[in-house]
Amino acid sequence: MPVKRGEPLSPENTRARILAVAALAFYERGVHAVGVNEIAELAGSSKLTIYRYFESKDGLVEAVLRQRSERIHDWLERGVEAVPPGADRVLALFDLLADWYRQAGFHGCAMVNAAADTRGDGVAVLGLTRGHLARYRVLLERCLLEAGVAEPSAPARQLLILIEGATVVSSIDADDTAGPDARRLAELVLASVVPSAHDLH
Amino acid sequence: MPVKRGEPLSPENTRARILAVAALAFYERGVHAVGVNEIAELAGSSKLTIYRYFESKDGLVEAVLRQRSERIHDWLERGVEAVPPGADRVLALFDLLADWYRQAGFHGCAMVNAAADTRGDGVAVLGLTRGHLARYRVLLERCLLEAGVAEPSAPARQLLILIEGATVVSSIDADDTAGPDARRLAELVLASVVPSAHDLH
DNA sequence: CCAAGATAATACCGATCGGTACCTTCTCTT
DNA sequence: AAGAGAAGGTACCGATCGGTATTATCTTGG
Repeated sequence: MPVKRGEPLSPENTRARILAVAALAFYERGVHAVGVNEIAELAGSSKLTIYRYFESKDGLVEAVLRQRSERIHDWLERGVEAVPPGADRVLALFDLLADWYRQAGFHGCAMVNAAADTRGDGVAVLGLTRGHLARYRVLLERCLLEAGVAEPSAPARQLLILIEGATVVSSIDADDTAGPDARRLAELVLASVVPSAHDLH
Repeated sequence: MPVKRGEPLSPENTRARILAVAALAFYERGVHAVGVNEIAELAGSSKLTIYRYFESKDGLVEAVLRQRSERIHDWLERGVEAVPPGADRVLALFDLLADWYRQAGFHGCAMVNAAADTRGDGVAVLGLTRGHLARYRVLLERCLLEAGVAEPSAPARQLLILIEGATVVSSIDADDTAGPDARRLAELVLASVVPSAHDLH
């Protein structure tokens, strides 16, 4: 298949197309299960072009994960800012996640999956995923501070456990109970640390 | 290297040795990253012997995961039975997990990791992992029933989210806070469903 | 003590892996 | 119009993948 006509054939476009195709393939079938040949033909490109923009397959994986982490956090930031500060803002985060779990093609957290795929290889992916979780905690701490929690560190860590747990269980189980279950757990956490928020809807 | 002298060279022994070596290698570096050749030489065996006991590499993976699931549940059952029934029995489960997270060589849940490794391949591993989580829930429901919880289904699902979340976070983060954090979350859950257990140590 | 069976060692199979070289075609800038 | 550079197609590289065949060696039951 030749390159799609109508869209400009700029370097940024080609690189973005490779990144998008690789991100989807890696997420659906795993980093080790998808070869560079396949990414090239899925992108309507050639291997040479891939290696022009990325140092190696590992470099491509790293670029994909950096972009993925950035997009996830942008998505969460936007979702959080749509709700006024307070305990409800934290719960809105869990509603967002519950919606995500129900989407077709959901297979868990791409960062955590990639870390599992590439454990034992290099430490680059593990480091990226570690940073990803750290940014999660920063966002949670900020929301908790806004809600009047004086010591947000421990509850932020607890909420992250809820998020990752619900994501894993949702990716394996067939039913869609993990999202609502995690939200109720978050309500419990909030009720125990947020002043005068013992009655959450 | 010839076969180790001193231990009987029985079929069960050879099969068990292959299973043990494969389980460790798959857990440490991932199912896709470990080849049959490597398993053979790690087991001091030959590929022919592996294919005498297992239909294929997928069959070996499946056998490894079945054994792993069985052993995990046996370990949890024994740990649970060491504590008298009640809310403390559930908390003992989380203490057990916290100890596990601190052990050298801990890399998360082998079942969940394998499901991430082989997503997109066959559905066999995903089904095994799904059953693994289901058995977790059965154990949790039993403990909750013993503790006097009339409707253990929802809290059991919530406790499973805590377990899986703490396992994932522990496998990625460097510090050892996820274990105690999950235990405190479990205390919150128990306090909200167990009659007269609002003061847990 | 000997035959039967299990095992290890080795080589091999086609396929695919990540990565590179060569050459043509296309697009854009000037 | 023309040149520069980016992209695609194809073939290739050594290595490794899962899986099989052959053969010699070793353990064990009768």
